[in-house]
Amino acid sequence: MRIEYVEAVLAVVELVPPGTALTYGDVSELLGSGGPRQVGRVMSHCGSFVPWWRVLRSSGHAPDGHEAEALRHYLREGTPLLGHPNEYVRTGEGRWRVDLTAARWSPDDGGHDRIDAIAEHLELRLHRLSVDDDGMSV
DNA sequence: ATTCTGACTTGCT
DNA sequence: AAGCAAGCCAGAA
Repeated sequence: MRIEYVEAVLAVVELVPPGTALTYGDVSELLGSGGPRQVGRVMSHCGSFVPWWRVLRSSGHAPDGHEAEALRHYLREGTPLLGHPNEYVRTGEGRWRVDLTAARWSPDDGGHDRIDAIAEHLELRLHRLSVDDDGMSV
């Protein structure tokens, strides 16, 4: 994963407000580059530097192995949840997920501008590199 | 070049 | 809700 891509993903995730969330696929679409798996890869390696719990699977489930920690954040931030988070907290057995129809972040004008800037910057940097590489495939 | 892998997604059972 | 198959994009070996 190019460092340019990592920085762009992290920059977008930092914009996601408390109590809201995006899917991996959302992030890749906002960036206009890569795909959900690429975003997931970035988060698995560098997610600890940003509010990683605000990036979810399309199902609304938190990333495997991080459910408990993510749930603490959701309860504190008032993120809309579905299922039985309370039971999960008490017994560790209840099934739950983030209510994406309610929690999904839609960028306001300001956020849109910043995201556009990030996406554009990323595109420029990636394009410059690809040009350097072109024609030299030995 | 080929194959395997993965904090993914969608569609179908 | 859960499991599976395919499609997907890149990095690693």
